[in-house]
Amino acid sequence: MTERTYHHGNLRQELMEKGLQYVERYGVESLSMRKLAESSGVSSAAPYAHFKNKEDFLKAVQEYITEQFSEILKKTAERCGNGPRLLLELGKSYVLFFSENPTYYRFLFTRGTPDIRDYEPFMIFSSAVCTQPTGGAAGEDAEESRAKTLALWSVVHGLAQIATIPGALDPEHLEEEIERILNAVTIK
Amino acid sequence: MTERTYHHGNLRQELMEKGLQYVERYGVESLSMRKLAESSGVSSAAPYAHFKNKEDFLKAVQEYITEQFSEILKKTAERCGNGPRLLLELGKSYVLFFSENPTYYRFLFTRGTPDIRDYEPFMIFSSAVCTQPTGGAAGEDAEESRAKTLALWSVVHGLAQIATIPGALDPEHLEEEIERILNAVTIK
DNA sequence: ATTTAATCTTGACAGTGATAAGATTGCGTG
DNA sequence: CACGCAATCTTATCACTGTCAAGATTAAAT
Repeated sequence: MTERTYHHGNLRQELMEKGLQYVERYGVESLSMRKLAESSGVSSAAPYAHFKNKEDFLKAVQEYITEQFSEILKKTAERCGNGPRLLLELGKSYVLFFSENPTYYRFLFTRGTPDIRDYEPFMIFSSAVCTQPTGGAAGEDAEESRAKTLALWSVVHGLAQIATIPGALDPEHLEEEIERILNAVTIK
Repeated sequence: MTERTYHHGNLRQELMEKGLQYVERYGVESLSMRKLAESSGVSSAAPYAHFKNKEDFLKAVQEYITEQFSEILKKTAERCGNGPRLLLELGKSYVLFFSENPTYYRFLFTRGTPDIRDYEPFMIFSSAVCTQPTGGAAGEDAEESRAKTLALWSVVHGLAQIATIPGALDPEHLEEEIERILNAVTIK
């Protein structure tokens, strides 16, 4: 459409968007910097002015997706306040996100699992657990609440992976099924 | 060592073993058929007499690992019989396996999550859940027990992924911590 | 012993990530 | 406004990858 000048002007952004779309449609495996460059009408070496290497590029896209994902979780947390459905709804949002974008799951957690200790989505769960009156006495030590958080996140994240498998969960009654499964679990 | 003849004699097997070792040490990412061929003292095209393509080879190694993994789970199941610790011990075995071989996790679940509906490790969990008196009435419908199984597997599998992150779980008291976390979860 | 099929080598091809050297140009400083 | 710096892009190239076709070698079956 727009006749390009020598300088693209917006290459970094465009590469990331194209990369995102590519991952969504075809998965990371076959993504190549060269194809991406070409699809942006730019030479094969141009991307390396904006990204140190492919790994660096993928990390950037990864962070971009993670931000969107975090945004969704935050909104859910806000919507639920400290209500009794907070944890359940967080879990549902989590699982639904990856159920809708299965390739994202592979992309995010395949290339080196992020260290949950400073992984925002995990943080959100962590603080949600803390605000929850879980029935346990108020004086619960750090180890206990840590175990709870890890346990909760494990269920949700594991279920998200299942949701990634085509046909593993009934797409007709997805939300109900997720809710049923998550409700089958009680965190001490 | 042994001067080779024109025919290697055991190439398929050796490739798989070398591949396994490579994945264990360096991860799948940088594995190449050519390097593997060379390390077996064979030309770069030789492997294709035994495997249709790289994907086919990786699948074979994947299945090989999965078999070992299943074997461990089965032994655990046998050891526990229908005792009250069956589910807990199965979970521990599951998590410990990947805690000891973190690269295996990435390798197995990165390249397309296996369909749990015919995935042996999942089956083992599934039948373990069924033999367990979970407190619920005997007449529990299929949906319920399905939800339970999925929930249980989710926790365990999710936790296994966490165990994959270096330093996320305390390696000094690994078993205790796993047990504590799994015990924090009650499947309805 | 002769054929057949499995296995391996050689030599190629296209595609990949990456880098160095140089072309182009936007932008801030004088 | 002119100049020059630094960012950005191109061209050319490198080493490496998966894979295939054609032919060499040999084990196994007949």
